[in-house]
Amino acid sequence: MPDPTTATTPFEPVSTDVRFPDLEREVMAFWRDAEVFRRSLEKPAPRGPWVFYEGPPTANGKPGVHHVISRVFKDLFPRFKTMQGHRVNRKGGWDTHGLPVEIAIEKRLGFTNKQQVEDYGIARFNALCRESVFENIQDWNEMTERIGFWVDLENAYVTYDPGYVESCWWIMKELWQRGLLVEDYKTTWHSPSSNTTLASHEVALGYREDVPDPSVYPAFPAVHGDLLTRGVIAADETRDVAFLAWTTTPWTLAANTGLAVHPEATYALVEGPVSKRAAREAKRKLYLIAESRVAAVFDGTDHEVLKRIAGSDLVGARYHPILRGRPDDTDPADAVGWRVVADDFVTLDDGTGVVHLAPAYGDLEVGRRHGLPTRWSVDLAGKVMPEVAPLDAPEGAPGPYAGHWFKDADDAITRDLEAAGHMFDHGTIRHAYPFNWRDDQPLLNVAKKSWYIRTSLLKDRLLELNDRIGWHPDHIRTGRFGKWLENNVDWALSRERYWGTPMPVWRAEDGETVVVGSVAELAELVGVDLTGLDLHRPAVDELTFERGGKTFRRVPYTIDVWFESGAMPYAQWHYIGEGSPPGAAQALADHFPADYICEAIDQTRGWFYSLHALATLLTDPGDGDRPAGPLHHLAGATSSFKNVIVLGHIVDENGEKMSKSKGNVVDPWSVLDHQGADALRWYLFASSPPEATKRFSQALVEETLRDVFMTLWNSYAFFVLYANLDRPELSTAPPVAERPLMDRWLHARLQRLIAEVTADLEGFDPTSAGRRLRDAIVDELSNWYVRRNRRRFWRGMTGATATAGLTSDAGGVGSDSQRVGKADTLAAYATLHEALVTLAKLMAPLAPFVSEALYRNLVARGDPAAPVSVHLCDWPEPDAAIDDELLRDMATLQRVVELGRAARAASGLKTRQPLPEVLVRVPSEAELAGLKRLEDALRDELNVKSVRYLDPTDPFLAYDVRPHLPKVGKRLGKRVPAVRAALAAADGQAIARAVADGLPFVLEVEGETVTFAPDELLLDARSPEGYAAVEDRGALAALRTELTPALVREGLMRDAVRLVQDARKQAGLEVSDRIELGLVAADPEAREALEEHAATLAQEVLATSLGFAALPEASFSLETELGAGALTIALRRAG
RNA sequence: GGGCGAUUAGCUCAGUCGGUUAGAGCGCGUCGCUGAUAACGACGAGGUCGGUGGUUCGAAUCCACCAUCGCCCA
Repeated sequence: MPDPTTATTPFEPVSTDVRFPDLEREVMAFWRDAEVFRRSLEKPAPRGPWVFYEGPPTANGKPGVHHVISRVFKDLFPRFKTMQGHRVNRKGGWDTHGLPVEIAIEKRLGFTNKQQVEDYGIARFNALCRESVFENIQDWNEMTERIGFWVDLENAYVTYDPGYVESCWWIMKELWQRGLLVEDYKTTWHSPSSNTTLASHEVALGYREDVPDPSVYPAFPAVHGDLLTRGVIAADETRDVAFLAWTTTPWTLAANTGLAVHPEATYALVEGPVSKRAAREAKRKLYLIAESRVAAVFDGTDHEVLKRIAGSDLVGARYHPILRGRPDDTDPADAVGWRVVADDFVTLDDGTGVVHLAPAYGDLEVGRRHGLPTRWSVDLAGKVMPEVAPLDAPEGAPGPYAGHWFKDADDAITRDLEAAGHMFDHGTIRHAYPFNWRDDQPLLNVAKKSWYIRTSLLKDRLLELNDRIGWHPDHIRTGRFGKWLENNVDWALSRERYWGTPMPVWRAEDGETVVVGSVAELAELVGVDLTGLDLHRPAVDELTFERGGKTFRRVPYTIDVWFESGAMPYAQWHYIGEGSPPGAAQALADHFPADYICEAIDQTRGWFYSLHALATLLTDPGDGDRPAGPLHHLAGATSSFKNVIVLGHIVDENGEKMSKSKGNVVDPWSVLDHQGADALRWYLFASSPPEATKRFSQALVEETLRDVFMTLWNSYAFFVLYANLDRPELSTAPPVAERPLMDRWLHARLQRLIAEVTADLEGFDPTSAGRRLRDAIVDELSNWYVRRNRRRFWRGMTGATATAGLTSDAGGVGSDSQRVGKADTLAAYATLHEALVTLAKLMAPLAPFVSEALYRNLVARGDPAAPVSVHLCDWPEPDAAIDDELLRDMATLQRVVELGRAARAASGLKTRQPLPEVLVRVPSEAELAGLKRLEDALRDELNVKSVRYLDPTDPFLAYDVRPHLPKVGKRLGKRVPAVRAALAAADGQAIARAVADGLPFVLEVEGETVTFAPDELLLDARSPEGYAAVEDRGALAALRTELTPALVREGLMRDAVRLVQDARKQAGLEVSDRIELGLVAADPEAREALEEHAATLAQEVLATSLGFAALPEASFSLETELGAGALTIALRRAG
């Protein structure tokens, strides 16, 4: 931030001792004061709106680091798109309803079932719920701002707002009018102990392994005639025949109305005992059972397979019930029960391959599919119904099990059936079974009335529209989400709860139903002014109305909270069709569908589905029977989102899920206060792909901080330090095309980077963008460009006359550039400045704080015409033409330098010792030419006096030859091993010459002629004997290591420079301080070296005077070693 | 039990169309370099590419089965 006391320097001084959390708070304050977020929403948007939807979190818990991840991913793309010239409104939202809220309040009140809530009073209960949902809003708001998530929280939508609820009502009515909202039975996990249906995740909570349960084998007596006509038994068969089934729930046997077989399985007619326990008795009986299950079921008995029958041949055969149950009065008249049906769901892994079907208790879908009737055996309180009785019990009287707890009735039922000859075997198994997680009582899988949205009618449309969604990662489309859609079943909507959107369904005693689509409509029906009505229970329950002489009351349900969240594209604007408030219709039109949403993988069947399903229903074009959806006009048939990033979960350092109970939830503040928001964001973006499960580690955030941010910061601080000393007039710098190769290279590199990062982000891949930026900052900007060019920045300080001497010095220390003087310095400053500013812009969406700090100082401070914030800038565009050749040449240089450094290390001669020559071989002419134009840098990096380029005919080198398999592998096929052997044995030099001349090479292999084009062979130069040489895949660098006395003296001089610099540092001098210097060396050769190179030495260490005697009144001195003797360094700051 | 995904160095991750020498960063060791850097460079130790089988001249990569982990469902 600009500081008036330093306003005289071009840039505010930058300390390398930066504290990022502090810096970020300053940036935050700037954003707040200058209203940068608001202004970003007013930034010119030539590319039009780009729509983001906030998936609403709940604010009743404290935010953890797992909330940070989705919020920063949500933040990144709107920033990027804003810079690209889009208008990205970001309306926040809060999810406020639902079971977790209720459960928290129940816990607080010590309740374990719904009756307690009713006794307490729904009004009081819901008031507590309402108060609790924003208990931690302050934490959420602070976290949101601190991590840089720009979102409009002031105008956030809230799911309990009357307007929001009313939109949900409007949607319900639209669905009802189009026949998509129906009431029907549904199989649920019901808790008889608390008389409630449990939500799926509650059921999941209560699963227990190794639960002992009965394992019984009931035998259903077959109708002889039906088997006769199917040829299963002979006409003279007199023995009883029974279908042998298996179940773990004897209490459901009275509800049996069908048996299922697998149509493609083979079944066996087996002769065996009447029961396992009566195996010794003479009486025998015939059974029908899957052939593959015979051995397991009849194990230990005398039995015989008489015949085999296809499962499909049993279909339609009737049998007799073995227990009476209570009939159902809603069964269709044509339902025919107690017959065999065929279904693919039948498994042969356990049981008998004959599945007992009790539609009322878990087999509703199958029963429906095959038109079976319904029988009941146990009520919702878990008590056996009085109608349940053995077949021979007197009609009308309560059965023997009436009123028994269902699990307690199992034994008696089993015993009675065995006595009646309908039970082949019984025992116990251990398996997984769900219990009520609150009271540990077993759950009941039972069909209950429920309201549905008939999504399955639009299954094909759901799939078609899903195909158009840009899923990231892509496999979700056909995998988890696609599979889910393919198995789509109707969406069960009603909940027997309190704190939620009330179902807007009013009903008369005779079943006549009115679905209300707005408050105005309801007011008209009840004839009361409902202004200010709280659209919640119990207020809404109390509203009744009369029509046609009948009284209509609201059904007692609330709506599934997923419906609410899926309604958010419409409800956030309070859109309710024609009666919408002013502006809502336009707001919806401007913000539908979303370009982008982002949530974690668990939302696949949650928010992703509810958003997708509701949009599909509302934009449905309709068909013959069904009118078009009310929102079809907006954008045709569409999902409500075009792109989605699906995040993996974040787990702790040990790979364990974070949970409050384990106490391993990472508090984001510990990271935000130490490493800062940018480092955290960067880590979350770049450390692994978004969909991967992330193992959170503060140590890795720290690594990110050092690796990326410190490196960037130091390059930036370097620039500012010297620019403030030199005051370069950047606007007068030569154009890029006229700058030195190094500058043109960095410029080209940046252009490439712009293109790549843009493509990454447009492809919703922040991970690649982050990694690419990291490499650009660390490898290319800092460790290559700045390191290679820093002398060009020092030059301004050393003065024009000294500069000339420096570059003419043959010692290699200053031979970077042949261009000297002001233009070169200006070019360097301009190039680095451009790089830092471009990087700040490219990083802005990922690391909004530090990029803002850089931009503010490097651009906005000195240019009143520039945007005040990097986030108000336009996204960079790359040059039309990028100098690819230069990029390639520099890459070649870097590769050869790497080899040369390895060779240097192998030589045993330290880098400060100049060497006479490096010998270099690169694989192609093009690379050779490129290397030649960068030879200065090569010599300097390796500290050698000259470069000798080796050509293929040079007898100095031998070659190993390999086939270039990606090019010729397919062609050679099985001959590959023979060709490899032949090439290895061939004359490498000869092949190298042929390749160099562009001639094909012909090889005889196993009597066949194989011809290779020059680019189909790989030549590996072999390291020659007697040289410090290193080669790798075709390139080679070898150092000549003979030293002359002159080279040794030069090396000594460089040692001395290094030692004096060290002394300067120890003396606490500033980089720009001039010194007076005295050097006394004991070793004569060292002394000679210092005197010979005195001018260079003095200039390198900024000495205004250099003497070779003790320096009087030295402020600092130290003794060290140079060459074969002592060196005394004495200095003081020059006046 | 089913579906989806993952498994590569101590840790975090790359690895394109299958191509014969599997890489990077961090950490560790040795050496070097350094007046921008909290750094940097070279070398080294560290790999059964989760396992088994198959296809292929050739498999981290393709196929099958299995194991472990995560998520979703039951």
